Amino acid sequence: MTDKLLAIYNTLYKHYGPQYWWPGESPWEICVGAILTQNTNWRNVEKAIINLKKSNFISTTSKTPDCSIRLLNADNSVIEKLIRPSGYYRMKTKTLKNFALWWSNNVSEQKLKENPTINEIRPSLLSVNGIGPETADSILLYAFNLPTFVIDAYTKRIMTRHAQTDLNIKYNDLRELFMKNLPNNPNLFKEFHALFVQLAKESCLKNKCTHSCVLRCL
DNA sequence: GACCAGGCACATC
DNA sequence: GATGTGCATGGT
Repeated sequence: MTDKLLAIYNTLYKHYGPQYWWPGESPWEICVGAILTQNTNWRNVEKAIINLKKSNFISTTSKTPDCSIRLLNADNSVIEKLIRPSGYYRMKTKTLKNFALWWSNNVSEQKLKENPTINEIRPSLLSVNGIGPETADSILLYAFNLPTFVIDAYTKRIMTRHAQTDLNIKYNDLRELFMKNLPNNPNLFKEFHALFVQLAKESCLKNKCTHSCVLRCL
C-alpha cells in the first residue's frame, strides 16, 4: 500500500503542484476556518471569516495573535450574524465558543506544550462538542503542524475508486492506513490532503470520475 | 427547483 | 454497531 499511496501522491503533486494549505494567516484563523467549513463550501466560509476579521474576532495583526477571549465573551447573536453566510450558524456559534474555551485552556499564553504528541492532544480536542475527527485532524495538522492525516468524503471516495479500499471503511481505519504507510511527515500529510481536495473539485466530484481524472491510469 | 458543499451530535433500533 | 435526522447558507 505504501507504493500505491506514494504513486497517487506523486501523480497528483506532479499534476497540480504544491497547494500550500491551509488558507489562513494564523493558527487561530485556521481553527475557525476548519469549524466553519464543516459540510459547507469554502467560498461561503470566506465571507464569514471576512466578517469575523472586521469585528476583530480574528486578528489581522501579530499584536493580538488570538481572539479566543473576545469570542468567548461575545453574545451568541453577534457571532451568529457574522458567520451566517457559512450556514449552520447557530450550531457553529456554539462550536466556536466551545472551541474558544478549549483554546484558552490549552493554547493561549503558551499553554500548548512545546512538543505535544498527537496521542495527548487529539482526545482532548475531540472531547469538544462540535469538533469531530475531520475537524480535529485539520486543526492538529494545519494549525499545530502535528502529523495526523485528515480523512474527508473526497478521500474516502477517491481511495475506494483508485486503491480499492472498502467503501464502508471507518474514519480511524482509513486514517491509520495512510499514517502507517507513509513517512510521518506533517508537510507530506498537508499536501496530500489538499491535493485530494483539488482532484475532487476538478475532476472526481461526481460518483464517477470523468475522463479527465488524473488518476485514471493508477 | 434540485443538488451539493473540505461534518457532527443525537435519537433510535 | 448501523441508520436516520436536524442543522442552513449560497452557488451551479
